[in-house]
Amino acid sequence: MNRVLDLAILGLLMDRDHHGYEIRAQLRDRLGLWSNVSFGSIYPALARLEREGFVEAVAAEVKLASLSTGSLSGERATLRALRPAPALGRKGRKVYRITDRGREQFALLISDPATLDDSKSFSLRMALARYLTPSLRVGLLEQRRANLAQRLFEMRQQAKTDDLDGYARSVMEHGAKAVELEISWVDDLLASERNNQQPLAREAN
Amino acid sequence: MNRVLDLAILGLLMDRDHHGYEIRAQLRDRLGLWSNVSFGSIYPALARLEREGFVEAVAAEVKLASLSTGSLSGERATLRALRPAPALGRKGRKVYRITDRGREQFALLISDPATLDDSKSFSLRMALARYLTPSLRVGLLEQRRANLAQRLFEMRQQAKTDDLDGYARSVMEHGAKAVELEISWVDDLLASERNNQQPLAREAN
DNA sequence: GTCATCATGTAAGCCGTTACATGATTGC
DNA sequence: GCAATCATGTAACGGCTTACATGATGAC
Repeated sequence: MNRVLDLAILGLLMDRDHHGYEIRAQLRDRLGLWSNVSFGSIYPALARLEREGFVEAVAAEVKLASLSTGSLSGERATLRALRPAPALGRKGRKVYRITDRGREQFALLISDPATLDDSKSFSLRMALARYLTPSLRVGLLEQRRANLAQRLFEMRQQAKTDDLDGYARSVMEHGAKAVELEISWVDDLLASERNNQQPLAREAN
Repeated sequence: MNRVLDLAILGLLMDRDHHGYEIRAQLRDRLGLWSNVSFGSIYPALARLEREGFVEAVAAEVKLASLSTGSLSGERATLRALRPAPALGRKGRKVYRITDRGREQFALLISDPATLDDSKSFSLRMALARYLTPSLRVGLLEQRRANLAQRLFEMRQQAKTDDLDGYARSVMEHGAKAVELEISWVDDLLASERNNQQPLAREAN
């Protein structure tokens, strides 16, 4: 249940620790999906992932280096670090880290062939494609390509049947063009997988 | 509640009567949305629309002309017609017709400015745009255009920030291209609304 | 006479949102 | 001191899918 959000969250945590509030922005900015998943989805999902042992709450590191204002005194930071706060870091933050079992689960979810005809979950997998082996990547891309080719065929057929008025036909034709655009995207990715060593796998950190 | 499915169903019924089973295929083929809405959505929606007085069940015309096998005896047809079956036509079909109140409701729903940032509901409205006045059409298109321009800007910004790996960036860039494609579609529609009398409004029947 | 398709409906459950409730931190 | 934002969580509810249950019609 909730597999695609699980995949997205675990994918973010593969990179580094996050707290819940932050995850929402990262989902939008790094994984490109959905305009803002609500906290009403994120927090329960994190709680469930923790219960299942895929993530764990960790003590938040103070991360002085990331604060661009150099005027922050080390003293204040130290005071905060010494607060009683048990599992919550500085502020009320609850920082999560992916566990080994979580990494296994992530590998399962991302290579699970379910729901390939879904554009959202395909985009998500591609945004996380650096964690896939080259052969899994190519397999995923090829499946998606076949899927899109099929849909394009059906839409082209539909757009031809002329019991449609101009507006409805225009919608169909634009839909077909959008599918064509995605096919050419997939083809580009496939080409760069096949031709050479991947220029895409540059790591973020 | 359930406004977008209501709009789609009423939109189909604006054209002609339909029964539930048929509506699913029409949703896909004429309105271009969703790969097959499930019957578990359609039948309850029709029942609710009937309760609310927006549609009514009508006696299905027997449509003998459509039966290619001439061997059907009038006797059998008469027997069936005399069956207790109250609202069901030939076979178990329940054919629905839009009411006057339903037409009002349709006009309300399609011109309601809610949920314009949703691609699905915009496509649906465009597929039904022949039922809109020219000024409502233009208004809808302009709002959508502004919306898309904003999203494009945000995505372009995102794609530039270089803490993304190549795959994630590729996802972002493709997303931006898809938005661009939709913008040019909207622009085409706007141009054909403005320049001349609409060549798109050709009626289906 | 049997099988695929047409046809309608209900029940359970998933997944997500909105609204609510609470409080800390930071900037001014 | 006050407001905006950061931060976490719960409860209610909405809409859609899946699975189930049933039966008629048409083709062969």
